[in-house]
Amino acid sequence: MVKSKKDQSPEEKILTAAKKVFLAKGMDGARMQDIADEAGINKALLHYYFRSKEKLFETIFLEVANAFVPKVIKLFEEDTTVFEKIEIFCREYINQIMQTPYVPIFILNEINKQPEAFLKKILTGRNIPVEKFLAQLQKEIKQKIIKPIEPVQLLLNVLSLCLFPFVARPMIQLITGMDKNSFMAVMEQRKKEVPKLIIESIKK
Amino acid sequence: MVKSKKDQSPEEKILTAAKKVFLAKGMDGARMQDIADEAGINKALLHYYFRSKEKLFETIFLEVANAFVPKVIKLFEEDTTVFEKIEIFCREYINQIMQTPYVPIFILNEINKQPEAFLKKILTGRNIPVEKFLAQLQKEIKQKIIKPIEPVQLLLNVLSLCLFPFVARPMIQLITGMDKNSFMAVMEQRKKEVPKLIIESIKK
DNA sequence: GTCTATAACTCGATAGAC
DNA sequence: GTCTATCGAGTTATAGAC
Repeated sequence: MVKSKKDQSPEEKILTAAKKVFLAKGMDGARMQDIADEAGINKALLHYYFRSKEKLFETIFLEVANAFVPKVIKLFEEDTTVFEKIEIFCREYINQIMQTPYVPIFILNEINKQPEAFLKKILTGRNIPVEKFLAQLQKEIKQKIIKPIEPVQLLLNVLSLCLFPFVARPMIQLITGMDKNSFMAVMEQRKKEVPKLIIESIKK
Repeated sequence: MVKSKKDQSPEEKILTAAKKVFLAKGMDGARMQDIADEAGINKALLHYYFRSKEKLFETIFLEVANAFVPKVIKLFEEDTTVFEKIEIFCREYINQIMQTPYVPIFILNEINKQPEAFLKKILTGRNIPVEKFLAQLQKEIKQKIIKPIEPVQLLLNVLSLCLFPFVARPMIQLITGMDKNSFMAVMEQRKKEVPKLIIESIKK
């Protein structure tokens, strides 16, 4: 259960509020006043706990990004077949993002504006076992379990099909006339549809 | 051939510069000074030609969005089979975006921040013949040319696979270690891979 | 620690000379 | 039309009382 506002320390209140505002408006669009209002405290207190807007943003960005990236890494780890990996990943990832649908566009957009700044911080210390996954692919191709495929194309397919709908949600909802609930129902379907589509395409 | 900087009128120079800066930094992140510098003219001149930053942004946004959306509409129009539509669309769309890879994230991000403001302007006057496309799908399903599918899922699959790689390009390049040229080579491949994957999945 | 008040600064916009 | 100079609103950040 999430702590009620009263029970939170000022620092927690600020972090919660900052996350909400930054996710909605991005670094450039967010105002310290908005965050203070959202947290129900004074603007000066933001600077007392976090020295500057930039520091506060960095804290939030790293927190959000660190919750967003690891699942991708799981795709490379774990000791299961490629098919199982794909199934598990799609289901869990779509599930996770349904809880926080604004996260992908936020991250991708900020990375886009700061191609260098934060990127390294996110991935530093994370050892993505790409080699291991590539080896597994090669092995299963040799065993004729899966068709010969470009690993990059497979990675792009999985990420695209899981993430893009959330990135484009406002546009999709407008084009199709769906409301939020209909959209989420479609994404619920996709937990099964996406792995099915991908596995079909690589199964021998 | 693109006009050299010298041959452009001040207005053209401003538009070119504004497009570059807005695409890179978004509405909130862009500075009128940046645009003036990029155009090699004075800040005051921006206001002489375009009354305000907002007007200038609107001009650029509509220009960019109007080049971005129509191809989606072609997916619904034209008098070809569903398979042909998918093939043509993927090839042409990926091709177009390779020329302007920053456009998708720019548009999606601005729409995300202004869910109402511009959306209507883009789509007003455009009659998206959804009904016609749905009818065609139904017909080809009945004729047993394609499997029964949810139209929304098909639309999401096509758009996701074509657009997402560009939206996530900085992240993808970092994870995989590709440079811009390698990335574009992968996208060149995708012009064939994506329609193949989608058509395989719906063919009876 | 938390607040009010205000300093310091950024940036869009305008006035006015040429 | 194009420039320099400057204004004024809006924001981040700090000083200082409690």
